[in-house]
Amino acid sequence: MLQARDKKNITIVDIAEAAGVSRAAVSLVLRDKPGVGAEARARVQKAMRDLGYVYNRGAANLRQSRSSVVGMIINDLTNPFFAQLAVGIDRALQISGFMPFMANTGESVVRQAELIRSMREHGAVGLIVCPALDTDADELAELAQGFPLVLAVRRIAGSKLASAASQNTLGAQAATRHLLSLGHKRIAFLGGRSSTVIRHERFSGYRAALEAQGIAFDPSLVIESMPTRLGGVDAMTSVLALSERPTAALCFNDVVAMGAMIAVNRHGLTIGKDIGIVGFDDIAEASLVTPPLTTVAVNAEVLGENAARLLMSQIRNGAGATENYVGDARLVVRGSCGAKLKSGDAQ
Amino acid sequence: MLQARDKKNITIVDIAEAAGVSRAAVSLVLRDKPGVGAEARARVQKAMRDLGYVYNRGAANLRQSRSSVVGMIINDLTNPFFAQLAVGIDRALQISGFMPFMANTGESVVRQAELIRSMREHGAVGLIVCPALDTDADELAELAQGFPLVLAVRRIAGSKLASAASQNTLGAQAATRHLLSLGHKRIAFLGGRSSTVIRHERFSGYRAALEAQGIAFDPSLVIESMPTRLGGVDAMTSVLALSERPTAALCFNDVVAMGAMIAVNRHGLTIGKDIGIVGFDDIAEASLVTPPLTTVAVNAEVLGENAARLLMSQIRNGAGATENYVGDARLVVRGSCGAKLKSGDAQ
DNA sequence: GTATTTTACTAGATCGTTCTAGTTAATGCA
DNA sequence: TGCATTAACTAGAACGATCTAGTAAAATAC
Repeated sequence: MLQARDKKNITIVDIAEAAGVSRAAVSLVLRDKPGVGAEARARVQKAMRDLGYVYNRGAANLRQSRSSVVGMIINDLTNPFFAQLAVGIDRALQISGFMPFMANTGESVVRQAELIRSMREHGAVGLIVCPALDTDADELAELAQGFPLVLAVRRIAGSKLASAASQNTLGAQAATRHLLSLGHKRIAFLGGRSSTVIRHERFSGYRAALEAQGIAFDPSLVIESMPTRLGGVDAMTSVLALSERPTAALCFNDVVAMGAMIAVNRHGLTIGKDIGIVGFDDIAEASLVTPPLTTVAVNAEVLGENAARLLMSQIRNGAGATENYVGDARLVVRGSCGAKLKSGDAQ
Repeated sequence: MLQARDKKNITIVDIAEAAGVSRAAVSLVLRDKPGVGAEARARVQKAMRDLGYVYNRGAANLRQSRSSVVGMIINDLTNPFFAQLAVGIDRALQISGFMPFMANTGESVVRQAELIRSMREHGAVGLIVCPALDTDADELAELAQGFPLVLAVRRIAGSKLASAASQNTLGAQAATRHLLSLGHKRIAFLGGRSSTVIRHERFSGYRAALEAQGIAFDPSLVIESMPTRLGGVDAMTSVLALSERPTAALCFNDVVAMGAMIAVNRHGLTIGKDIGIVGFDDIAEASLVTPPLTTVAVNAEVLGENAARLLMSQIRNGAGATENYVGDARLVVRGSCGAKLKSGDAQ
């Protein structure tokens, strides 16, 4: 539903008239450029205040064909990890003088396509995208055609776009090794969608760690789900129903892990004793739940900064080269894996 | 740092030329209007695809002086309550055909002013603002001058702007009454900034409930803080240091309550037994922490819808009338208040 | 077979800014 | 005094779309 702006807008022409100067002079005052005398400048500024003038950046951008707007398209802002990442990217871009605008896709590829188009149409000079699940590499490439765009967190199979992501394989490997070192043999891998690169990587790390110990992985312990709390509840519930249930679970991410914790509690088991749980991301809530969640920490702040850096390099040098950033992921041991119950050390 | 768009953009003129028609014809095709024959239409569409045409909505908006962009300016997206609210508003606006863009102020009034100005300059037709702490009513009124703007969640003292908020006083009153009914006499009020209307309201409810029971409130049990987890840790830590510490605490919001829980744990006390805790908002995490947080539920979804509704009415009818929406707030009893330990009922 | 309507299409003005290429008038310098 | 330089200022074109008011041809009506 398009909305008409009611009365006639006051423009630079009205200001010029009121101040008794030309449009060009007002434009110079607007942009703090020299070439206008002190008293003319003052008259212009007064007129702007008196008339309640609002600068039309659209018109300016049209003439200049340049803008400082960049877009951030986020898959799920209700996931604290992505919210934190978004804030990190926002800050990094802001510091470099850009004007970042955000939008949420809610994991809808259709909405995502709409948003990419819309942001381009509105003159954004670049885009950072945390792609929705099931994003198609070719469709995205088409939408991004010749335009600065950086993928954050989630890489896409077959995509040549620049990306900022984490050492998912190594992180998952370290987490799994940790569970193995605590004596666990039946370790589940819960949550995430197998069609995504990020889950593939984390799963690979899990599997590699198991196989390094000579443990063949059991497909019945590997459950797909949406990467949400609810998905975590479902995934954990289904492995707890197995005749031979796991003694530990590596979860796709922290939100899934929190869902898994709910399921364990509902099942009347004790987390860290009956079953060890490890997450991925280290969101702020991870240290708050009981027991505190052992997880693989991804620095959202740094990831955001690097996504911003990659984007700015593309904006400056053209959307050609595909650079990638891979941030490290390190294990943070808390209580949910059961380690603290055995060793009793504090952190 | 403004960035130039590299090569010459391809425009409607290029398409017109390639398809052998006039600019006007291309414009009609673009907007799916009649008046262009089937084969001419096809040629235009082919040319657009071949040349990788990107519609310049800024130019269109300039000519039409209308737009469907609305802005959402949020104080703190890392607070799950506001993230959820933002997503709710976003959905409501989208359904009505608007194109919502978000931005985060991080509680900075300076950034907030920048963002309001910038969104207006970029042609947004309206704004929903969750104002930053210490927002000045007059400054905001000046920025909003004659422009559709709705405050969400936080009202501002002395402001005549439209708002969508909750029954803060009643909610806090119910929560406090609940704690009193459990036998608590020394109930702290933790967190929030006393300069805000929202805290004033919640505090009033707390105080009213106490006084209704003939209990004079003890100022040493009322602690201000930032409305964040860290603020909650600090506030709770400071009341736990009192010689006569409280047996329960009503927290300004859930995030503060979670900080308070951390402080209680650190202090070696048991939540729900040694000290009852109640929050406000009912964020998704509230039911997840241990013990689950008793809190006053505010329906972020519904609040968002109503903020959107108020904004759309202003957009349609002009920014004149000040409508307000007050959503209800109802107590959700879980474990953190200690009720479940005594009664043992489930929910 | 003419009058009328409809369809397909277009040139030129327009939105609110900035840029280019000036014009004046004042100042600096020999 | 005269010439170059600078400062203050401006008219008109331009950015990329849409809108108005039109034309020419085809279809329909009577």
